[in-house]
Amino acid sequence: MAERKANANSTQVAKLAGVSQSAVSRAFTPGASIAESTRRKVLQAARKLGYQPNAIARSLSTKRSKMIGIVIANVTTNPFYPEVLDALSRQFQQRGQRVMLFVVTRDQNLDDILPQLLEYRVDGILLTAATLSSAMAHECARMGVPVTLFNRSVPDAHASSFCCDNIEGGRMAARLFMKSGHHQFAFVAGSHDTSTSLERERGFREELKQHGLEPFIEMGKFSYQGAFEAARRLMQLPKSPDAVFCANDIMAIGVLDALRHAEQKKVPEDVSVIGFDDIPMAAWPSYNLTTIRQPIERMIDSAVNDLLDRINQDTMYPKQELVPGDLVVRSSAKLPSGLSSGWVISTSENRPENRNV
Amino acid sequence: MAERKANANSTQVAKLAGVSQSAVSRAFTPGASIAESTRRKVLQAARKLGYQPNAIARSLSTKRSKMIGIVIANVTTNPFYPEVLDALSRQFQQRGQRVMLFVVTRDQNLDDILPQLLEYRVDGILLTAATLSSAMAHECARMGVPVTLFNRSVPDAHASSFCCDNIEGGRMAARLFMKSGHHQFAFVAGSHDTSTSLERERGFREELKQHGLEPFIEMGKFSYQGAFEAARRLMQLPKSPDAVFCANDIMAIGVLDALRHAEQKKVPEDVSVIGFDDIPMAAWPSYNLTTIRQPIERMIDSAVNDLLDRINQDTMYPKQELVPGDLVVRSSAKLPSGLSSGWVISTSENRPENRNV
DNA sequence: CATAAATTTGCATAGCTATGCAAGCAATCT
DNA sequence: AGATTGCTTGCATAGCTATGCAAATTTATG
Repeated sequence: MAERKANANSTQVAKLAGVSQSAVSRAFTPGASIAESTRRKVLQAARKLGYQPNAIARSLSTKRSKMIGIVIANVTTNPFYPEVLDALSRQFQQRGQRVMLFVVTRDQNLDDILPQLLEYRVDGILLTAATLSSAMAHECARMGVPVTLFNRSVPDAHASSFCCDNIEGGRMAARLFMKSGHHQFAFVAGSHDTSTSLERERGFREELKQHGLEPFIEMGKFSYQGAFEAARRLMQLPKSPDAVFCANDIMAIGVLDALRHAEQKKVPEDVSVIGFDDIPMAAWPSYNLTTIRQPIERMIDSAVNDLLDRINQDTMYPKQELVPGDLVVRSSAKLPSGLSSGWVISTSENRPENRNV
Repeated sequence: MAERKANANSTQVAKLAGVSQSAVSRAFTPGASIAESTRRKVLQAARKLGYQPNAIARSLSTKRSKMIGIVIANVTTNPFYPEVLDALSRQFQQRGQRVMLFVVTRDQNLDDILPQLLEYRVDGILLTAATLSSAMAHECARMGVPVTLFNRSVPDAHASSFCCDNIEGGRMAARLFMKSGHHQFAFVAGSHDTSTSLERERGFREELKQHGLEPFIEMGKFSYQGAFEAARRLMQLPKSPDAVFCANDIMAIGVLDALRHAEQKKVPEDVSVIGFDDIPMAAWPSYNLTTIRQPIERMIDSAVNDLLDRINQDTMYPKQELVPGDLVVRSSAKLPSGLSSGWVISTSENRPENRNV
């Protein structure tokens, strides 16, 4: 093991500046009680010694690490999550919090990961595309570390959760399909234990059921490849579907590719496809995917605000928030009369899409 | 500000277990001198109190934070980087290091970011798709914090760097184009200040030059959209190119989409396209992109090993490593006789591609 | 059994900063 | 001038763990 160089510390700076160690600390603490002249002396001495406050020691002393633990899955399989990670990271960064990151696989058990975050006394934890065992939720609560789930709803009341309204999203897809005269419906699921997939399926099913219809279900494993294969299986069916709703965009794209390149189907003439998320690729001319957009920015804002608020005032209760998604109409699904590609349908208003591609 | 709950500490555990605080510390330190019987007593007491060692205090005491700072750009614009982040994060995780993450924009100045990492006394820094000012390199060296660059070469000798052999990659692309009888060549650059783009361009140019040829250059800004537009500009040229090499895959895909959907060109009949990286999408049937594969895993392994080695023995000098890329032959570029789609051409051996899509 | 050797234990302190408190100081007011 | 008020400053300590060292205990050896 190599020796770590001894960096200058506040005492040395104090000596050089001819002040006490406290003064040095105060010079680097915004809002602390210190005369401007003293601060200048300190900063000058600090510069001379290459001194930089030690955040580890500060954390120990203040009992706040200014670190947020982020746990994220699906980073390589679904472009939605890099988007989320990027936004989260920037937001926290901007609010003066550092990010300790854990990338996990979908089925990895978080019970091994969370203790590692708690060990570092992170101020809060944000889980994306991952769920929390109730033992762990309890553990975090006991340590006084607030937890927020992003894109997973949770029965447990120990954590906040921020989600798109998946059920309503599923309904919107079903309504669009029905309005434009489809007959056989299918849902390509992500997995059978993930709230996003289950809820989107549920909304889709329920809306169809009101008209006496029922979809086929195939498993797409939340991946391009899985959905590609699911689409091929669907097309084998005696009454193969002409309307396929997928639990997310990356699977919808897998389905599109399978239909066009492996099944010689035309989209949307033979089969209509709707996805969920509105990842950037959905707007590419190769795909032109009709999809339910998750308003990432708004969701992230809410989630970050909630977490930071709960860090600063532990009187607050966890919150469950449902943000409505928008139906983005492109050309992978047949249009009912009166609708045209490039429109965004939200619960409150319809408007032309304002995006450049 | 809310009060943080006082978690149990080693002294309380010690008292309950009837041992000294040192014993508690040793019970949690692998390899420390402690009797098995004492360790059991301690662990039991710890469990009873819900005690977990405080990594912040440990870091302060040992002067090792067990944290690696990772700085990464282009996470949302290029699927290659989520891939890299995923691999890096897992590797460090597995080697007992936590990751402190900073997501930056390509042109963001790192001189504001690195101090934040140094403040937390990270054990090492890994920069991806980002470059290091020499002032900062110096600063890190002074603090004794090793820095490794991934996918950026660097003139400065203060940092290690791990790169694909971009120049040779550019050459391979040029050779393939020439062998299959193309006449007008173009390069779609990422930016004019990034080693990856510059080196790939240079290899491509040099190889062409040996045959008295010279490529058009267009700027694709390292993005799908930028490359889409670059392709349209290329097709306006009086002698529009029939062979387009792009500084990365995401731009190659932008070019493909522009050619097919905006320019009515057939690929590869009218125009051949080659990319760089071999992101998963490159293998999708919609694209079938011929590309230079960066051997991510091998590069990551080397980079991680180098960084951890330099953390543990500060006698070691930084290392610059160049890993050869492989030409993955698919169908976005015309094939010379004797080559068929699905082959991987490397400097040492040629073999059929072993990937399922 | 006595002695040497090896292991285990506790003591005391280092590592670095933040902060409550009391003392010092200067400015303001009467 | 004397009293009051409001800033600044330094002192002393807390926050939690790791570890060198010497003492104590156990184990091995002759």
